[in-house]
Amino acid sequence: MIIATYNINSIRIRLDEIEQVVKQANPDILCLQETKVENHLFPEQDVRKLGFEHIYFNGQKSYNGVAILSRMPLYDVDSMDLLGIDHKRHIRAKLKNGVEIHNFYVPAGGDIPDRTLNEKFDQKLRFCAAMTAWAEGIRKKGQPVIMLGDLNIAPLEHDVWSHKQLLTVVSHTPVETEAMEKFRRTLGWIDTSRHFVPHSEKLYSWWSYRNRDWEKSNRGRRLDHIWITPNLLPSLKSSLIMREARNFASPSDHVPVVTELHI
DNA sequence: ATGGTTGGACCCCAA
Repeated sequence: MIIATYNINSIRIRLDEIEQVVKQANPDILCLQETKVENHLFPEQDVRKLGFEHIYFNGQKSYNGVAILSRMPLYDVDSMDLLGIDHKRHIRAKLKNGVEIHNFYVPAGGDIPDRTLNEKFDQKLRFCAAMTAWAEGIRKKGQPVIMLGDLNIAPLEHDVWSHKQLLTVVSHTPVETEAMEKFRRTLGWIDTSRHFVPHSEKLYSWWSYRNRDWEKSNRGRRLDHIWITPNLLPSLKSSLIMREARNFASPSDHVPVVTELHI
């Protein structure tokens, strides 16, 4: 089974790019973030034409929004409101074999990395704490889970173009990377991208729009992740980051992360 | 040190 995550920054203007991803990576399940559309306006028929018969979405107007597109039937579709402020940042579904898929869009957190000065940064840290509490429940049940999405945190030194320069930049501050590591340790999540790439090697999934030449400057960050519970490790076959998607005609600032599991 | 771009809504906000 091939599963992918892709922050598309508006689904309605990114349908051609999604089609390209489907042709190139052939995912059985494609999880999206930042769909930026209310449920009644979701382009369900267009997505169906790409080969996904099972389509679930949790959206709102203008901001946020997540979706799961699947070739195979899914069960127990639901969502969590981790902040209690009705942001559409999570959707989950279960495969026939019982494996749960959780698709998250973690708050970006604004510009100032201080929770007392910046409400959005406080929301980001509260969201991470809620994810950690959720993971504790998963650990107790021993449930196999694929957790993926735009986590908006680049956890490792070489997940950013300059560790030193980004230590004070939201997405790579110590308070964020420590919160993420606490979440990871809660049940020993396996970071599938890093499983196949040494920690000493630069690896990104996002490049800002605010660069003349993203490829030349290469000031990237790894914000998009596919993590699995340890009980799924024997089924992990490969993982890749679709860097070429950043050169699409009308690209998202994120590119897809794709993982293959024999389940 | 600063500003750079994109998307969606509205005449600005979030990323």
